[in-house]
Amino acid sequence: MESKDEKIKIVRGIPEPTLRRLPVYHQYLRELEQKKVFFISCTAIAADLKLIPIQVRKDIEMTGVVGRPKIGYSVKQIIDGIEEFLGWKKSSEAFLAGAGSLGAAILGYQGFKEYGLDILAAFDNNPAKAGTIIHGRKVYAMEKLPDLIRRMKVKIGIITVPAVSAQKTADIMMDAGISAIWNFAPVKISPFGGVIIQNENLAASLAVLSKKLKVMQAAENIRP
Amino acid sequence: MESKDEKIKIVRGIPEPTLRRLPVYHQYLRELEQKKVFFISCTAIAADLKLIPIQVRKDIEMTGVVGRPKIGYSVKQIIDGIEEFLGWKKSSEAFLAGAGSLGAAILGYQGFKEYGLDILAAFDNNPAKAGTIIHGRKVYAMEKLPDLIRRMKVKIGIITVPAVSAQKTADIMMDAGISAIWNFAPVKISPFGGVIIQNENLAASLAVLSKKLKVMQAAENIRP
DNA sequence: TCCTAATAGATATTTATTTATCGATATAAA
DNA sequence: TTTATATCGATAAATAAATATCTATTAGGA
Ligand SMILES: NC(=O)c1ccc[n+]([C@@H]2O[C@H](COP(=O)([O-])OP(=O)(O)OC[C@H]3O[C@@H](n4cnc5c(N)ncnc54)[C@H](O)[C@@H]3O)[C@@H](O)[C@H]2O)c1
Ligand SMILES: NC(=O)c1ccc[n+]([C@@H]2O[C@H](COP(=O)([O-])OP(=O)(O)OC[C@H]3O[C@@H](n4cnc5c(N)ncnc54)[C@H](O)[C@@H]3O)[C@@H](O)[C@H]2O)c1
Repeated sequence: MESKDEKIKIVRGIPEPTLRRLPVYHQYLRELEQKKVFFISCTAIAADLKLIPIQVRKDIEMTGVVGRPKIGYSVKQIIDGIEEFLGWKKSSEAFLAGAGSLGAAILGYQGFKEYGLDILAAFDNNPAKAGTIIHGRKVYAMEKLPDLIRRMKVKIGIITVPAVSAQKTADIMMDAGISAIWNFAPVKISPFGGVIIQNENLAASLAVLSKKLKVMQAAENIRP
Repeated sequence: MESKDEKIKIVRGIPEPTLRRLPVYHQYLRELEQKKVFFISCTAIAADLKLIPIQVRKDIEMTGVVGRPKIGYSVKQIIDGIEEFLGWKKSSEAFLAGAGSLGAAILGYQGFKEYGLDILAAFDNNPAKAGTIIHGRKVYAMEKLPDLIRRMKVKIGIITVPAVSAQKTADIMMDAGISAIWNFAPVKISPFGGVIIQNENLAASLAVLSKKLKVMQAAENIRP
């Protein structure tokens, strides 16, 4: 138990803002790599991504990648370092529940594969959807979900069902032994058995945007 | 100019984490309201949303809503307060560029209307899509975007085009006088002319989930 | 070969955010 | 009416994150 707590403490020790910036570096560095850029300084990264060099350096430090004075970092090493650090090297298999419009968009998005997320299949309680194929992935009836999670030892569940069904769907997944849930429904899922819940809340971003816009417009009204 | 800077300073003074939590309270309180609950204490909100009372109280304080000792807050007042505070009272009109699978999901999502976001139409550079209707909204050719932004004085642009076209699309919107851009492509948009950019990065959330999962699995390997 | 400048890495400081403490207030029960 | 207590609101402390400063290293030119 100590080891687990210790490990969890280590995650706590990584600033979540850093974790959220790592994919931004990753995307940017992959573009650089394609342009045959092999070394880069944190100063240059910061300039391109509109961050500050110190922050970039600290973020990279977290992944364990080291650079060389006057040279910078190896682009490939940072990319590998981020993938290793986040666990993107060995891909995790996932099931998606709720093959509606958002579910279909997620199924169709190729980008997640690069992040080690391999969505195997979708599940829906609408009989009309069961048996169909969306972006190359089969849609099964919800009844098959628990058994398939157990048999295939799938660790990640993605929830794109309506808000009212989200907790129920999560319960089914957690009962069947899933380890982590990525929830797109606008409700807070109550976890049990140490399951990791990542709530994705588009309204949160919209709130930030709305407020900034409101303040900007208020300022314009004062001085047009 | 001073007034504008001052206003922007005020936004800076509001913790962004608070802004991101407000929609969570909003959603929760609307559910309460439907259950005919008219008063609620921050202790009760915190218990239900797995937060701590002090944080809830400070967040509510930001909106200017006041409560009464021993009674709590008026549910309706907080809901109104949040909507007023975030500028959700008077809805903002938006255009969406990139009527692909993610664009379609966003067009189909009813929830945004409650947050004062009214997506009027979509735009796509694929001639096959122009003229179609997605979730009740018309899809126009991209060429029509600048003129329509100007004529209808639309203030918000939503970008769901592929990453390579995101900056170009943003430039078109900004040239036409848009005030804020909500960008779903995994690239950082460079703004000009004081345009507000809100980058939505699903990979960021996935990174947090991945790391937690990796650490958990590492812990399990030590003590199964 | 030595000097210069760019750069990473370590340490320190500042700022932002969260959490705790305490006093005031109003309700409801005694 | 009085008293106990749940609650808000203000202030203070602690924690987390961002930023600044200093030091050491090394490529590349003088
Ligand atoms: N579309 C968006 O842009 C968007 C944005 C933010 C949040 N969301 C959230 O994502 C979720 C899905 O949104 P959507 O627009 O795709 O809705 P949708 O109605 O298009 O899709 C929901 C799907 O879930 C299925 N479903 C319903 N109940 C189910 C159950 N109990 N078990 C399994 N499947 C079930 C339905 O058959 C349907 O196919 C909602 O919770 C919504 O609030 C969507
Ligand atoms: N689908 C997801 O779950 C998801 C998740 C994260 C990020 N994204 C990002 O969202 C964006 C869209 O993803 P998608 O899955 O909907 O892709 P998609 O290919 O289904 O849709 C893209 C749409 O944009 C249109 N388009 C292309 N170039 C354009 C241009 N220059 N101007 C106007 N329209 C143009 C295409 O015709 C198409 O309809 C991408 O940048 C993707 O990386 C998607």
